[in-house]
Amino acid sequence: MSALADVARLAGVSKSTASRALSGGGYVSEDTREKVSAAASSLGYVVSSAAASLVTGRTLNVGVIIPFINRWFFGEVLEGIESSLTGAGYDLTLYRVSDDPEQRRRVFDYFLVRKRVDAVIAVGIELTAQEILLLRSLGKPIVGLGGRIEGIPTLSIDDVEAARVATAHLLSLGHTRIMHLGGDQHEQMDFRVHAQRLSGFEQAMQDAGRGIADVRAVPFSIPGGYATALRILADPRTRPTAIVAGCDEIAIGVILAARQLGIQVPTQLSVIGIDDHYLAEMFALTTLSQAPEAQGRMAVDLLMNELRQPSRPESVERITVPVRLRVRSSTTAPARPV
Amino acid sequence: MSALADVARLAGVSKSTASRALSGGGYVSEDTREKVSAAASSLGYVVSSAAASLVTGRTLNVGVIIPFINRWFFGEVLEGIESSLTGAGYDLTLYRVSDDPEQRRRVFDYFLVRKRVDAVIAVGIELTAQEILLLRSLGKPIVGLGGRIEGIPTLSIDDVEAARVATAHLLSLGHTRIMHLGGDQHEQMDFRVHAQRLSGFEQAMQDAGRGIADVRAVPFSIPGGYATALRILADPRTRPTAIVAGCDEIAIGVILAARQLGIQVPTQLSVIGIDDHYLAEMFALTTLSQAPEAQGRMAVDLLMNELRQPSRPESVERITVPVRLRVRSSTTAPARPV
DNA sequence: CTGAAAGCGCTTACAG
DNA sequence: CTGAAAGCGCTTACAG
Repeated sequence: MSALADVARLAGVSKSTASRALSGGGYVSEDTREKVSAAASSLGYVVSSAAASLVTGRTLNVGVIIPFINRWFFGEVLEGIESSLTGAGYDLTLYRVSDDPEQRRRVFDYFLVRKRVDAVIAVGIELTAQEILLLRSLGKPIVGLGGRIEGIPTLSIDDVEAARVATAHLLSLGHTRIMHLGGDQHEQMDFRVHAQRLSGFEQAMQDAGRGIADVRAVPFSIPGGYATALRILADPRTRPTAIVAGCDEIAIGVILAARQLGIQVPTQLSVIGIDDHYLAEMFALTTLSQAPEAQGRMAVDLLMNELRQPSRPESVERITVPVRLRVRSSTTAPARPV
Repeated sequence: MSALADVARLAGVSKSTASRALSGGGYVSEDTREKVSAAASSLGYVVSSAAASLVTGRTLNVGVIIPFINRWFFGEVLEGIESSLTGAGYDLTLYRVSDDPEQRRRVFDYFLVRKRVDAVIAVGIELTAQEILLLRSLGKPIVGLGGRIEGIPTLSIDDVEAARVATAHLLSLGHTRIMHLGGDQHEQMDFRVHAQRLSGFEQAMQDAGRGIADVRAVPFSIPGGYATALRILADPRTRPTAIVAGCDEIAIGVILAARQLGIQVPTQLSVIGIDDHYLAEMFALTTLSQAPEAQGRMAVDLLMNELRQPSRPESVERITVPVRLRVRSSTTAPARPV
């Protein structure tokens, strides 16, 4: 039995009127509206979203495609997205995609596409032209976060620039033996984040007329930075005066390794990261701050715009979120300037 | 225009047959099935989940209620839930609830309830009797994770027991000056996790005939453990020989504080945590391991059982997930035994 | 094995 | 401001 019909009967009005009273659209007298509301709440009525979606074509649900949940950046972004979406009256359906292409295809073909979402936010996922075509053919607005994607509105920091500024900071302090400890190029994330940050490092070094001797690839984590830094710092032949880490977690690993070896940060070793991870403060880490939760919220704003009025392909927004140099106490001039 | 109708027309069959061929139910000749499949994929057909749900009453979607996303335990659980749910052909819709009662009410009354989900998993959320009633009146199976909830199937570790074992471990090594550094009782999570772990500590101490002198409340995080441990360890009057931390993050904070002060772990200070956090290995932390990702997967299994056949209120499953003592190198006998 | 018909629970023009 | 009617896109008995 149609629940709306029950409400209508109890309120003594038609289903049409009950619907208008409850869901807002159209004229209803204040009196009627109140009667209907009372009936609805006394019956514990809740609209069937399936029935409503079927006729309106809207689900009030947004799909989020994301490669990780329990990593700092992604978790923060997700919190930002979630709170904004809830505020806007939307649900969030989560689709985790791995780098297994088969699983990824299934998410797109099978899950995402069942007309269950009004729009999609892709976080840290480089959509292929084909995937974009698919989503577009379904009329779903898409917003990307974490890197540029051709043809859709997109939001990200400039990873090259972030690493360039980090490196320039150390150069400006007078460091010459600067090493880059970044993510492994073979365990690349989408958007080649590791490669971009490395490239920013290289650019800054070249701009300063320096060769790029010292580049190491490590797992993108605290233990990853720690293990490699231990080896590098212990060996006087490889030990630099400053390290640009590919992310704060690596940087924190470096600091822990330095402490272990009794190497003073920053007097004997300067360390800079990228992220402004929640542990950066505690380790007094100088870093470039990107606020992922705010990015998540901005992505929702972008998406709401798209939902209101899809942007034309030729004028798609690409927002570069500025990163801010946040100086704490892990960087200083080298002990013996050149 | 009904998309299914297009497929049916192209395949030269009726909508009924097309539906049966595509969604599995009922007899269809192999021949017909193939024709329909071909037509569907050539048209890029995808079923409308709204239409299907409206008639079947099933959404193939599960709601997950969770208080945090970007905290270790919750992120891990979420990954476990997500992967299991995807494997079972379900979508995951995420509802974050804060401790703002108004926001929480909205999630229940407004979001969760729009007949959008087939079932609900509550992670680290102590549902009220009223909330359970609401979900049950909608015929939605519910499973709880992280603590016991009256009347619904539930999955959790025994927090009292975990802290008891941690404390007993230190006692068995001969420690007498044992301190508990646990979560603040005023920033309690649901299920009173902080209080339970404290209580396990107290029980173990009492069982050993010890008084409970030393109990401190700190923020449930690495910086929280660090800041307080720094003060406690620096002062010879308060410095214990061993610390039971309320969680691994606090324990790691303690270890960092000890290092800072030049206090050797474990020879001068033993530290034990609870969780087996991903950083525990790197800090050689002895801890009680609870595998939250596996817990997430188990919760989905429980839920799938409920979906198949709801358990009767009088025989509801309450699974206690065993924790395992994982000895690394942060605990040893005290320097000068009593 | 296949098809015609009813119906899931809503919203939305369209009249009035 | 209100109501009768059509229809959103499927699935499912029911006949055949």
